[in-house]
Amino acid sequence: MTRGFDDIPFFDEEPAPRPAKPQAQPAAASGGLAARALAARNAAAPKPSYLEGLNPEQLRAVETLDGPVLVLAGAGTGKTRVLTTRIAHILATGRAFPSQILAVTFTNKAAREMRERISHLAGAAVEGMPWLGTFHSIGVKFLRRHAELVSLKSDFTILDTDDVIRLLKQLIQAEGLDDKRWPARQFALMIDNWKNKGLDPDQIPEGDSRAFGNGKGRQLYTAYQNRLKTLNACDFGDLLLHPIRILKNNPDILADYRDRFRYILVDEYQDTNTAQYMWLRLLAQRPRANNTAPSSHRSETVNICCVGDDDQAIYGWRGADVDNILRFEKDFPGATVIRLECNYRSTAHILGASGHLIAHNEGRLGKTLFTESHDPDDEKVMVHAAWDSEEEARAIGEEIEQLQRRGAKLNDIAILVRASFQMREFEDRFVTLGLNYRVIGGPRFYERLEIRDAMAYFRLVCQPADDLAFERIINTPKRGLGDTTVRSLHDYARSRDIPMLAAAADMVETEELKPKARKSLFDVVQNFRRWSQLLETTPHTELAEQILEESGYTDMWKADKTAEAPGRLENLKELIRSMDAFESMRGFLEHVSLVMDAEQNENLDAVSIMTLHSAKGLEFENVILPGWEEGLFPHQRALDEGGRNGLEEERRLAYVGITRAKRRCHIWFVSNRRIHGLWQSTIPSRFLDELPEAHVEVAEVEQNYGGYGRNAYGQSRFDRQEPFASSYSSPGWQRAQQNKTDATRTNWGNRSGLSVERIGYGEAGPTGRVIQGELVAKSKVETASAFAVGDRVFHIKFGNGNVSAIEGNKLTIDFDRAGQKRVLDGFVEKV
DNA sequence: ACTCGGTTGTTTTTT
DNA sequence: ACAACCGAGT
Repeated sequence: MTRGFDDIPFFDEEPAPRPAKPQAQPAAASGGLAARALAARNAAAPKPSYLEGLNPEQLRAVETLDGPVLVLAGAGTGKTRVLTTRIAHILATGRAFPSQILAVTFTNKAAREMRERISHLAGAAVEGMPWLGTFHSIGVKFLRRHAELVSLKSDFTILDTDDVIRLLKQLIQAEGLDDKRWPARQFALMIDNWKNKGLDPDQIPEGDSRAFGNGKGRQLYTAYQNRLKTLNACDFGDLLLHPIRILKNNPDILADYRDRFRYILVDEYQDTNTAQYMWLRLLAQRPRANNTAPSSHRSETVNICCVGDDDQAIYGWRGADVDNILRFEKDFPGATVIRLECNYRSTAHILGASGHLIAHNEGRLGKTLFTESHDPDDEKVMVHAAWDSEEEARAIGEEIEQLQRRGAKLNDIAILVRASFQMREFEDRFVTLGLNYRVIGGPRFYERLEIRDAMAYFRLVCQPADDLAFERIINTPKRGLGDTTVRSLHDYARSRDIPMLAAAADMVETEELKPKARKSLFDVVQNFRRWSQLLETTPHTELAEQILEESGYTDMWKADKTAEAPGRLENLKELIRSMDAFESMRGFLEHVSLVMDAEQNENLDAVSIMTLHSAKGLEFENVILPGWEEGLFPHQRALDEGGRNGLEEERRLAYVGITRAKRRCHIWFVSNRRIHGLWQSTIPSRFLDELPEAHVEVAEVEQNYGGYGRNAYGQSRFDRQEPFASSYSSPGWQRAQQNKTDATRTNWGNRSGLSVERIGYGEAGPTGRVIQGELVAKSKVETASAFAVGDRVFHIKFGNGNVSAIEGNKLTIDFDRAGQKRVLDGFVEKV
């Protein structure tokens, strides 16, 4: 029964003779100009049509097939085009079979797009590109093939984060640790970080080990790995680490794959983490020409081509190591480095603004993008100020409606935010305006409760040893199989080293359980037995439906009278529908564990709202970037935890944001934002200050926004409509600028009447100094509040009100106009 | 087994 | 401010 997965074509199932001499290859179409001789092409032969329209650098990146190549592709310079054309070129010139090209991307979306574009260029040949995919999907394919070398069976289960956390929680409890003090969630992150670095339990730093679970970090990690093995399961990290282990420990297999992959291509190389890097190195590295080296691959060139942009490295926080791209030439001596600097996306102003901003980063390879289009009508990058986030949303809503009136499509407009909580305000506003919008990257279809439950049923049917699935659904719907029953099943299973479903099958034969539980469990066991048999005979969509019906799962939701129940049933139907596209239930499960996305309705004309992170790789005519305030962007936590690198990554994020725009880019910042429920006064992002005046314009402040704002506007630094450079000249701003190299984070409340400017920067770290005494956060020091209950106070946003409660420096105030709010005492004054 | 109330943590996200 | 999660109590 572990036979499955025939649907996955392994490379060695193809005839795939290895092309000994490029010229001898079957792709006869391009025979004459094949290979080696660029000169030949220059001499006479016409360019193949797929090479038309490439600029000289792009052409070089496509045609430099021998040896290591690093393509530094700035934003909008045709990176994907180069990558896909290069593959088409390799295929068309017959240098390799599709199965001999390894092409890795980070996301399924990128892989899908690449596959489409190649087939467009090169015809159906790509159907046989089995090694084009994400790091993880390629890892799975490899691992299914060689599972036994790491003590797995080839039908292993892939656990998602949720499963992992539940598993870890069990292990933490089993160690006798308090799972509140040592949250499984946190440990899952630690494991993830270790795996990103390619570390086995015995390789993790001692300090890391000590940092969790009373020094049991390593022990728990080991226990976790063992548990995965008995569950015949992998987490996402293992999909890379196991292949690395296999390649390291089995020179014959390594040699085989090194031989196999004539050409390696890597997309978004700046995002690779250490484990991915190790994996690539194993496959790409050749022993130095060396007589003792055995087989044929002795001194071959490594045809690896990595494409990336160090300025767009924004995933350091999840283990990506920019150094990988910065180090490329050292790793692969003799590498050809090609810069793509001609931008086909954005106006000169957008490039000028983003280029100047990113130039503030150190430690970059350095590119200067240029464009050939210089339309005098091009708008500069605009900077807008708003009083608070509410007004920001309102004004942006108006801006969008105006664009729409001028004929823009909503699909061409995107709002890119730093943090997802910012999205809500826009959604609220757009709902009242009746403006279509779509949120990209919200909660995913496959992460929904009902979908995961249903998937657990399917998993257990396909893989009876999947204990995590078992525990998830054994009492869902409620069957009277509570904690006690599960615990005894668990003990029974563990003591005999058998799966829990098998334990259940045993135990219903005994007298151990209470009659009620026993009967209930008996039914469950019977059901699963039956479903497993039907797996071979019944069409999988039908079976899936049957499972959800017979288990009582759909009934459970039908009986549920809460508002979301109908939606959940709808989702379940959708789940079954989507199974149709797959050959088998197993194939479907594999798809879901790796490709956790459901597509959106592309036909609807709607504004896109998403985070800056998920905007990478996309482009829009009109880009709106709200929330450019210190503390939010750059994010305080990035500064606290990442120091200078953190700041630079934030700056790259800003760069990514601006460069998404083709024609118009509007940046916003507000003076007041509610963070964790408290209104805080904010100062403009330092990134605004880093924009060049020549390409940026500060929008005139619009008067007469509703509400209380008028008076407050008197203090806005944009009020006077001064030229850009002097716009940031308020005392607070200057002080912030002055302090930012030394001061570290302060809390924002103070009693001086001045707003304290936050500030964290430099290497000082969270425990660093605070230079100016008056900036020290006073919230820790319990001084008596200068306010008393009943005081009449004035707040710059809310107007007048009475203090109704005091907690430290937080005041609860009943405002005459704005109702009850909690604010920091630094922002109100007695009247 | 379910509800209630107190506690906690609120950047970014893939696979 | 707020939601999500956990443990205790009915």
